[in-house]
Amino acid sequence: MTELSHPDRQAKVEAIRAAGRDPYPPRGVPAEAIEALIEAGGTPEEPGPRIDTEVTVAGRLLGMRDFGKLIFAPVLDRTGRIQVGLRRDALTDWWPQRKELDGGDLVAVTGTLGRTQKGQLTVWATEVKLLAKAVAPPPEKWHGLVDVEQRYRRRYVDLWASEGVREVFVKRSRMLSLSRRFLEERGFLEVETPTLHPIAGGATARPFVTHHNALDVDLFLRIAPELYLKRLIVGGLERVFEVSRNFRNEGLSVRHNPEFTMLELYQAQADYRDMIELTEALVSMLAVELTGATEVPFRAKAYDLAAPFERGRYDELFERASGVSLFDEAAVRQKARELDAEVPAELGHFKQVDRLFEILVEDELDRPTFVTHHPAAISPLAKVDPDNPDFAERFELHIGGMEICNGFTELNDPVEQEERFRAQVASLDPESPGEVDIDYIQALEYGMPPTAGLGIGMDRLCMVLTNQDSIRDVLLFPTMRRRPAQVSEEASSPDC
RNA sequence: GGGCGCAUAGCUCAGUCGGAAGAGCAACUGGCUUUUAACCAGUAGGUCCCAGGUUCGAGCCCUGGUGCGCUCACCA
Repeated sequence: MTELSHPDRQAKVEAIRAAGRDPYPPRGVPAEAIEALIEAGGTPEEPGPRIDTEVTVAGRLLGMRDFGKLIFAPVLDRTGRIQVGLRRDALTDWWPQRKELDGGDLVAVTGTLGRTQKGQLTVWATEVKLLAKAVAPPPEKWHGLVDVEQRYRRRYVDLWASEGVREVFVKRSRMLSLSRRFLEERGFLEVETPTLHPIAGGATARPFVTHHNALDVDLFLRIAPELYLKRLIVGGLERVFEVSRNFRNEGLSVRHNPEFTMLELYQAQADYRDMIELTEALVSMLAVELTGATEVPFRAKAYDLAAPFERGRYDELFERASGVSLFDEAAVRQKARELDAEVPAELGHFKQVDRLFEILVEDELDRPTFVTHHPAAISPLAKVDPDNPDFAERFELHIGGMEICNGFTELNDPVEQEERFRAQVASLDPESPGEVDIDYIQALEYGMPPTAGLGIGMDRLCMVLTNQDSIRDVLLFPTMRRRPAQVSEEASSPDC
């Protein structure tokens, strides 16, 4: 037992046991979805087919309004909420047990679907069963859980005590299943690739390091599935995708969590332009399916997610915003000094350009926009633009100042890929991989067809589609520091 | 990691100038058969985040720490 357990409620548990009943019975009760009953109840003017029939609902008792010989109480299940009416006349045998119930308890109620004098749809109970006693009291009924720390740490309370929370996560789940269906309809195969990587590749990020005892090797939690998925393209699967949990050992913010979900996909015989079109089709479909329209509210603004989205070349956006050419190293350096945004010189000129690009362009890209043709120097896995080899056949989708997607025509020349990997490893960037992924180069040596790939940050896309300001509000259990109390509690009193 | 802010009853929050720890909801007792955050009367409930310091006296002032939020840096 913990400090949350309330003595009055514990006493009720004991009283129920003393009376020979089980406060935690092993079996539930078959019940109907509340949402369906509300639908089948009709309106006060036009009663539906289930009015005056016997129904059973099961769920959490959210409170009780006790009138002495009559009690009204809302019951919540996964689909909705309905009122139950407990009358002494109809529950003669059970009536003395009513004091054993508290708000927060899990119950099953059988009765007749009807209405109150004011027309409220109500299950008039003929049978009440306690399914599980809540010894911890629920949060205040009107405000719910508003302390954000408590909401994230106790999501199991937040989901039923705070308005709209469950809806966000239902939408997130639908977003994933709609995306899967969308890709499967286009011939993509869902695959699973390793989470434990011997080399942290496919992105530029600090990895989490772990150790495998039997093999006695250090392994990295994946920062991206990219290099494995492209091996599968070499393997002839041609169209693959993975819903990939990625791990990056970096800071937390309103848009960053150390573990996050990317939908990454690769398609043979496609290039970056096909990926742009696929992105537009997927995102606008999700907007319609989840919100009912292509125009979605986000951060007190309206975002139009109808295809096509705006497009802008990286170099043009950069030069328009900064007033300098991105090839002019002296001018770029000068601009960086002005903005107090200098990066170490050893990381290279285009890292500095990209740093300025983030400040001057990305943060201002509010409306859905594809940025295209990033510098090849910062796109080591992308094919260069044949018309202009300084730039890559690459794009990113930005919405509301956030990068949502990243995609490109994949580099499939093994010699060029090896050169780019070697340049990365040689650079002094602490986030570069520590060694060249020779196995990946060898895969390319067997021949990878012309291929394009795309990665979508599903958490951020979910933020936009559910109008949540923080990534933590679209993660069921966002990463949190462990509380000292949790540590000492277990260490000092294991028998509690 | 830096800056700013928050931490008081199970929950949501007041707490004035440094002078006896408060309210609503939840709980408990009693009343009430159609409520909609039901209502009425009563009872109980506190490590004021933690540790120091200043003071006759600290929820309040000072120092350090912990947790969380926002923000900057890093990143998607």
